[in-house]
Amino acid sequence: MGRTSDARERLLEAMLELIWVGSFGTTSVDHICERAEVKKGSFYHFFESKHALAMAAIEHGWEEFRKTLDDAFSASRPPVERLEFWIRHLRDEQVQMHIRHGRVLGCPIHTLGTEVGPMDDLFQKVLKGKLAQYLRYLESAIRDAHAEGVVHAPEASVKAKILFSYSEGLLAHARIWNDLSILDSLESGMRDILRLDDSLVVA
Amino acid sequence: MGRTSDARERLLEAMLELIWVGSFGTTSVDHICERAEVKKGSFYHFFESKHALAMAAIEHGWEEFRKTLDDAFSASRPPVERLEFWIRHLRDEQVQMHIRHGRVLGCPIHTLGTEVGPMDDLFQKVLKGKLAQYLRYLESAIRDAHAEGVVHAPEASVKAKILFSYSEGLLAHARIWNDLSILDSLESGMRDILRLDDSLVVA
DNA sequence: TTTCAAATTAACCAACTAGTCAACTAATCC
DNA sequence: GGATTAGTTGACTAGTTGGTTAATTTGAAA
Repeated sequence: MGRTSDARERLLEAMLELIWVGSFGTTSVDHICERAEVKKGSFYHFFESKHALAMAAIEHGWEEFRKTLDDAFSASRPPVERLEFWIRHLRDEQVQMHIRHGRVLGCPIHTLGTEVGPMDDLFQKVLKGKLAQYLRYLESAIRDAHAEGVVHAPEASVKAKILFSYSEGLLAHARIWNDLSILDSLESGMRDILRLDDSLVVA
Repeated sequence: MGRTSDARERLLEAMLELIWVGSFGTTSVDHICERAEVKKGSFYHFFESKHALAMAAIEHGWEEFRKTLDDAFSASRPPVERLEFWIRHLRDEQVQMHIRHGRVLGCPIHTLGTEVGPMDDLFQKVLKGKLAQYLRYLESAIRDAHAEGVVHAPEASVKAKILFSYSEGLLAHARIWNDLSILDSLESGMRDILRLDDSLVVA
């Protein structure tokens, strides 16, 4: 019944890309439509507003990212290996984005969150939800690592928050500096925070 | 010669406040003028563009912040006390802003940097400069603390970057969550990163 | 008290903003 | 091969954007 179209998907991807590279504020509906090769009327056929598209785009992007998190933090890996895989992926992703856009983009949820989260309750709620989910992956891996005695982290959630803030902060700095090499210290920073290279773990 | 005015200062303060609370993109020249009680013509008498005002406002705000950094990191304090003073000030400042604006605002340089830094070379250059200066305060205190044997940080600049990314990341999360209590862990996180509570320092 | 530069003002502009709508087109199902 | 329904189109608002201008008011210095 009726014809089919992939305009919806094109809009989602264009939106995510434009928010990620630039910002929500500077991304206009016209820009999105141009990039997605969709006329404005079609835009409003699929989404009721620019905000609604942004939310859907974040949801879409998160589902993609969640897959790699599920892979990285698979219980089939030893816990420390999970964290190493994750932190390397973080850097690799930025390298890919740098190739594609000529810029270091950082974390889109973080960027969008600091920009519009505080001013829009629905946005804030969704972004908080994603970040909270994200945090749980780290927490679980750190807890497992502690149980194995590989890492000293009696309060896994506390360590996870430190590691998470650190990684997001460094990603943001790499974006501000537009310099990939800042991310070279990502892994060693994690090792330092988790004290992975300490000769012995002290109580 | 000619009359005097404090409109310039009012514009600087209005701009900083609006950027800090919201974002550069959502802050219009009209809003700035309204808040500063200045007509648009006067705006362009003092500043050649919205960008120029934003730059001047950041410069203005940084000069204020630098004073508190100079106080916090005064050589008259023991190095660890400097860091403690700094991290407590960070939280206190957010508490003040929360009282004034009903929101957790985070670091304005960081917020502005992630939003427009990547798209505007001059912005990027200035913000990078401020962040680099900021980092030097931490680095110097950590180096002094290491020299005193209070902290194990053979590479002070590496530790400083970790601590800085962590603090900026946590501040950003507090903004996204709009929750002051997130900053309760700021000091303990710093102590963990610097290993201030370790019973002994291992080589 | 005159002078003259600095500051103020309101009206103005072209471009852009998010969003609307009625007419139109093309698949899909019967 | 029609009817139905989903998708497309371009022209259209009404409000906002950053920025301009020329006339006017002011106050500090001579």
